Amino acid sequence: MVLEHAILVSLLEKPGSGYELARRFERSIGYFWTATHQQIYRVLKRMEGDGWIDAHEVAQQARPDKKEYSVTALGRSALSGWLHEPIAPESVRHELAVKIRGAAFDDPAALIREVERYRQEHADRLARYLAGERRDFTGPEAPAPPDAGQELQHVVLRGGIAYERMTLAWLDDVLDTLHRLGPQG
Amino acid sequence: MVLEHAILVSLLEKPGSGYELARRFERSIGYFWTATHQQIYRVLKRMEGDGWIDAHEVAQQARPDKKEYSVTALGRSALSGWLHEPIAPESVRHELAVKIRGAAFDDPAALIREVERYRQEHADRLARYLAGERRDFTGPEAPAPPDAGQELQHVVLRGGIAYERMTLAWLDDVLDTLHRLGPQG
DNA sequence: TGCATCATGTAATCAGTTACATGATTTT
DNA sequence: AAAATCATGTAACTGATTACATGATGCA
Repeated sequence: MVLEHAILVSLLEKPGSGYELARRFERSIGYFWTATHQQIYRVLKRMEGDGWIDAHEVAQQARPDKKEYSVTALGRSALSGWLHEPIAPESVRHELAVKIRGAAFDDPAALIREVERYRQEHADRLARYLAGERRDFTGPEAPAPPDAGQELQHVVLRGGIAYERMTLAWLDDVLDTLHRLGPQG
Repeated sequence: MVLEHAILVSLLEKPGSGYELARRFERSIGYFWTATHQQIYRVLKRMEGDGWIDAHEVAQQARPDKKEYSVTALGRSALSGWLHEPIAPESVRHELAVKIRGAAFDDPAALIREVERYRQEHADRLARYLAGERRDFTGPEAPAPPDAGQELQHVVLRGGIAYERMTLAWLDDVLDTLHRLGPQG
């Protein structure tokens, strides 16, 4: 399971509670793997049972206590083993593409507004990625020279940026195509 | 569920059996939605029960009989309703990115060979997409002028091509980064 | 007083994968 | 004779989502 290993990576970068992990999955880690808090808590239980991580209670001032997890030697070697396994071929899942082909049996022009909304979501995501890149890697606050971990985080983020730029360009192509097929096309 | 609607689109493009659908999901439709035959047969049963499709037995010479499915009026309107729903935000799932960030806690150079193998898979996929594009849209055999359905199929395929090109460029960036972090980096 | 944030969970359901199973025909 | 292709399924399991649930503190 990939999620377990994504959690190991996140906890190695910095130990934290289930709640904190859930928030990291809304940003940072969430740029390339998503998970909800329900799923995270369940998997943390299993990982603790397997001895990959251990928890210790942390009392906090003016906040509920939390369980802070950190990776054990066993967890570290489980991650290492997984890293050496071949990468599973990705299964393609692109809902919008299904809708575009479906539009041939409906009104293509009706999709335009929805594609525009969808495009805006990706434009926002790109803006967030670029802001993160400036903050952590290319801005004046960024550490120079970066260490290996930072180089790797940066190349992953560059992948996200490249993906969003490609998506925006393609959505423009889609909108152009839908317009050409429109009422007077 | 997206799969049901992907099946409706495929059956509207051309009626067929579960087996034939499974093969279309290895190419064409499979460029943007994957499914195995087990899943397809299960969903076809449900769709038939819901009255979205109906089957009729087709006797074949020198082959087992098959059940050919086609979309009913009810199925068509179910597809139409789904097309007008907002597009669900995609959940990002990128296993390689998890491994790249994990490599900070292992040997980054050990990933190089695996990334190269993975890159080759994407190069092959791009070659297949481009061959399909020449065959169906840009080659001398392609219909001119294309109808709306073909325009929509083409823009989806262009999306696949753009995705693969972006991925190859990013993987080159990844390999470059891993090399720079290597033994004498 | 009510809403947002912090913090952790259970239960039910749905979607997708993997393993197993059968049997005909056609090609090597 | 064996392997590949055509054709259709069942069963078990895993992974992920959705709905529901609780309770504290801090701020407007």
